[in-house]
Amino acid sequence: MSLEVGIKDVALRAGVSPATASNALSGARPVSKETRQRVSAVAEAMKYRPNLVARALRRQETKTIALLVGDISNPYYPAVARAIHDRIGAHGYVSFIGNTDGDPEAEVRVLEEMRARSVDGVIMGTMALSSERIRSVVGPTMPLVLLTGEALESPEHQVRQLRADEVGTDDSIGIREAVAHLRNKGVTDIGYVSGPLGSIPGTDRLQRFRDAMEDAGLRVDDRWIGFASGYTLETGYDAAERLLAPSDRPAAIMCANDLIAIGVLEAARDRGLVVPTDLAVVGFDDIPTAKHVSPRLTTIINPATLVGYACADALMRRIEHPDVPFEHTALPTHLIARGSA
Amino acid sequence: MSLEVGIKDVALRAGVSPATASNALSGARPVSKETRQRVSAVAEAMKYRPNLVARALRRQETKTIALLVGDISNPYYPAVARAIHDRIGAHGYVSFIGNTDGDPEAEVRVLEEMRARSVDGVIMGTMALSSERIRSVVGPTMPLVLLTGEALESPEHQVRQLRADEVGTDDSIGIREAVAHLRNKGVTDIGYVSGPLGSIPGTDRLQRFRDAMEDAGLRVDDRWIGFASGYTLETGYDAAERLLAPSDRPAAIMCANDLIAIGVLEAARDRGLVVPTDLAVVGFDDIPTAKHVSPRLTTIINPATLVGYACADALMRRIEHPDVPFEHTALPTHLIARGSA
DNA sequence: CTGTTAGCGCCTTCAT
DNA sequence: ATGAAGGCGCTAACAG
Repeated sequence: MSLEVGIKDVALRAGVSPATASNALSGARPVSKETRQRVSAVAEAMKYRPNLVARALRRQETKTIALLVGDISNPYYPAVARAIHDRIGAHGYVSFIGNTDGDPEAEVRVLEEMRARSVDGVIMGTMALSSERIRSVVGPTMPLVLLTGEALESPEHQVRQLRADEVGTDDSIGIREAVAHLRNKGVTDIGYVSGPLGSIPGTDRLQRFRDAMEDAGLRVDDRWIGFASGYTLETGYDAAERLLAPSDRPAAIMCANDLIAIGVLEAARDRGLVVPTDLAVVGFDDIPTAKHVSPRLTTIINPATLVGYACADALMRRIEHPDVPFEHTALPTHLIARGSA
Repeated sequence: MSLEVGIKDVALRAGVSPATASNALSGARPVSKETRQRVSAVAEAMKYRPNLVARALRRQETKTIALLVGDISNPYYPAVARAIHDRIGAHGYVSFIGNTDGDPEAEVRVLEEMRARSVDGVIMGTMALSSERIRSVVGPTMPLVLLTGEALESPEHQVRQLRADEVGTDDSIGIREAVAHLRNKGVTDIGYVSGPLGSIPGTDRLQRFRDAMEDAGLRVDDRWIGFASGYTLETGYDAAERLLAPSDRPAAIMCANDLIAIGVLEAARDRGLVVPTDLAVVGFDDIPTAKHVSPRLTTIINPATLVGYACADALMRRIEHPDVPFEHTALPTHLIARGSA
């Protein structure tokens, strides 16, 4: 005598077989209008809710996806997560969130867990794992969207090898805008604080910076390149300390994300440097806090909500049409000038 | 010829029955050391991963919980979510996150969805629904932890009626500290910006404020009580505009959360008011941004990580021991004085 | 200690 | 248009 009402209970009370009850409710097969209405009424009256675990086992689809990010408490991600959540929710999906802290072993472990839970797809903001490795863990057919910090240039064949859709941002736009903005103000001694050396988004973004500098005819001084050991305010602070110590410090510092940039801001203040006069600072992401630090952070807008929607759309498309060509979406980034540069 | 290896495949290759293979791996029943080792070796070699959906159906437990909050992109929640995630992960659980936007209908809908997915427990930061209503939706036996913005005073019988564990914060501590802090500075004209009128955490916190004022021998002027229409910066800004317009505006404003407080800060700045001289502002939560606005926000620390751990611990306890008495945990809050008051 | 049987709740053949 | 039967993958319960 369980408290849950199952399809059998509904069928019994409606005087039909479980199969017919199922079909009446799902519309999978034609059912006489009369019985359909009766079954529906009974189901509603009994507050029948299909057991989604059983349905998942039978249908071999869980209506579940995994969202794997470095750290959900990093303020950039909640906006992405929220957008994904809303969009997939409209398709009847819910998501598991996994934090990996950028640790390769954790990434593998969480991926395996999600695979064991038979998620219908994975959206992964990888920090450490290569796409091949990810693919090898989730199996050859799992719908997979890579949330790359940076949309890699995509020769057709490479995307095909990944057998994954990619969503990212075209970081070079915003980074070039930032470099141009600084140069217009007459600052050419530009440094950069990247994320951890091994991390994928960090490395790519740094390369975009180098390219932008070169194209602008500016020299990048390697002593002015710093590596934060994480993507946090504290690690940004520490990295800035090293860059700002020498007497020939840079006149501007661009950063791999806003948290790092805010750390740089604090480090500058603690050294008695006035921003932006003594030191200009440019962030990346435009997290909500960016508007409220002092001076307000000049940064590069990373359209988190659009990124989330694009991820969700790509995954839904892949699940529904496994064989359409893999796509590679790059959302534009743009500089927003505020007080810090 | 599926690509997934199942327990049958392992059993076949190890030369035992599926049941024995299952027992060998789970240790549910004694198995000879020799066969156990052989089965383990085969399972590892074949990279066997049990199908958790099938296991869930059979065992009638999904190792899954639901975390329902108003809006995951509110910066207070990610820290809670992360703490819960980490703690339940150690027990083999993963979580579904649901956003409800404080909409009662959405709360019901999401709860029903989670119930249909057979989650083993629910942690809910309700905005609108009464505990009775929640209980009626999830059924009488679902382990349930209420993440109350405020720990209600708990006559034994009330908690028992809820048949839920509760985790909250003792807001009166921090609020009293804040009132005392302001009075020590000679400010007695203290206003308050609450959250939406109907919202449960907002209402409770406002009552704590009234109590603290009364106990401090201070009068609360109802014209100085504002209601933000949400828990966001923008709604806080709007509410502040109304409070600050009259010539006899308050000398200080306390707020239901930090986002609202930051909105108040901006409104004050836009009116040419200097904080804290012309207007003192006190927030609630101590979100990461609080340290970085200017002036730095004086606020009441809401120990998000501890709250998350407490929620997770309460839920794990309830799942493992359904009959232990219901508990009611109140974490202390404390004022942290920075620049804004 | 091990194997066989049965069934979690649902849905999709296949048969009528 | 409906019903009966079987099985998704796993593991309890029941033999042996």
